Amino acid sequence: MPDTLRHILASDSPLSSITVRGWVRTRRDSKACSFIEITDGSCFKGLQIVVDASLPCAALMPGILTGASIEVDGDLIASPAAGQTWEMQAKDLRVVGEADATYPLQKKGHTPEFLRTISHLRPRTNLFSNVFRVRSRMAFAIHRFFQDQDFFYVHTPVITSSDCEGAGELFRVTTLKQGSNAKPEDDFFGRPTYLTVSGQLQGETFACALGNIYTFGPTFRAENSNTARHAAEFWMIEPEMAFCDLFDDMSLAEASVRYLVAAMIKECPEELEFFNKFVDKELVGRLQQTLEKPFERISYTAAVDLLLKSGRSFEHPVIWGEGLLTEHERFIAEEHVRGPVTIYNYPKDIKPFYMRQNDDGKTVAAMDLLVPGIGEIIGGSQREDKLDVLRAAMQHHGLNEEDYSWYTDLRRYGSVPHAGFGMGFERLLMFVTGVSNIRDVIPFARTPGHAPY
RNA sequence: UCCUGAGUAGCUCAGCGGUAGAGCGGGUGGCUGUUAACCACUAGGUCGUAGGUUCGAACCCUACCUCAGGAGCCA
Repeated sequence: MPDTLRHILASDSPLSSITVRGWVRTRRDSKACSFIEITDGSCFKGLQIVVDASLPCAALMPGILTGASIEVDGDLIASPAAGQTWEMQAKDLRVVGEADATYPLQKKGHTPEFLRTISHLRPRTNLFSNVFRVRSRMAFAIHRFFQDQDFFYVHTPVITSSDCEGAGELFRVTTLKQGSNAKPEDDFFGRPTYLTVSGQLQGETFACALGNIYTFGPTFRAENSNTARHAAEFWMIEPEMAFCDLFDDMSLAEASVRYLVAAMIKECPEELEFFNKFVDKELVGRLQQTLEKPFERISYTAAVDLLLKSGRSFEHPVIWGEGLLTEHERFIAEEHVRGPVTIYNYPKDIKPFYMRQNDDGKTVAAMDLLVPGIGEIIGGSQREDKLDVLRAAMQHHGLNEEDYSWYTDLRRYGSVPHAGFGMGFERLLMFVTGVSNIRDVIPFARTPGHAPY
């Protein structure tokens, strides 16, 4: 493996006779020499290469346009000019792959909308190389957070026959020909199957065996959602803990957000600086604030109360028993609390069947963690662990108990209080990068009418 | 899916009834240890698509398509 620019640029002394590879960002010609800046993706910074005009390889300059890939032999020396600590004095240079004038990425002035139309080339830009390096490091930090606390990573199925009621529209998985009259029994699995909308129900079975578990994988929703915060395919982290109530659940959710924000600050300083400068000037301040004070917790009923007493006239009325709308959540997170906030104990009629009923008979032990700018980043609950209450809830929601016998068995044999949540990985990335559209934190985003790669 | 706005050169945009423009990117020449380099010249466009109004449409009207912002749904 050749050495990366990340490693080379971190050198504390000059290096002689090294070879670097990368893609050309820009070239400037001077009388005595040419300057080529290359990046190799290993870090945000690039390396300036100085090619003396007297070298035989200087004849290659006209073919070295933005986007070309090159390989350079030379010495790493202290740069005599401002702008960079190190630069490379070239001895020899080879063009690995040319790029002609049709290369769409220029040195400046591209909108995220345009770059979305060239998703295969945008990782070569400053913005997107930073986003995707952060995506990788955050994914790793998530595993570390849970593994350090003895959680087990469980791979729940991508193809399921349960629809985790309430989690949204499903993508059908079938091998039947379109328009065929074949029955579901004739299909590949002998029954209707779908892409998973949540691994929670299966995750519960493993929590009720291994104790603390988490899933981290792709999730699919066939909702016709057209917003900056929704995608048809996204990644979700779903921890599930046995012998755990809603308040333990909220504590873990808050701790995970704080851990991941801290990881961003510590492990991605160059990327963070870039985002703060070019994407969202309040990003660093907001992340630091997240670490400074404990997250607030407000019950749903108290939230409705404070909205009613806020004196604010909302477009949609605030009514106990109905869901909090975006404008309500934004008011609470961005104006009232001015920071992350957890809202808990929601009315039972607006929540799925599996959530634990509270003693008041009106609410369930559900919680949403809201962050400024994004809204809901985590949604979770304590699960109903009493068999009779769960069966009644399933009946109330019109579910066929036979289909969920494996799920109710968890309450039949050694039932325990347990709880968990789902964290939207892309929403977390939006929060820590300041990037405002979910399509820009996913390598190849899938949204309604859009899956071109 | 609903509401609002926008589609003009490879990219970012100006032009808003009377012969299609600029900056960047490309080419050519010049200058320079340059830093989104600079200066000059140059090539590049059925103005999203289809109809309509008008002597005349990039511009006004209608439909459709695409994108963006907001809403619903949620992670």
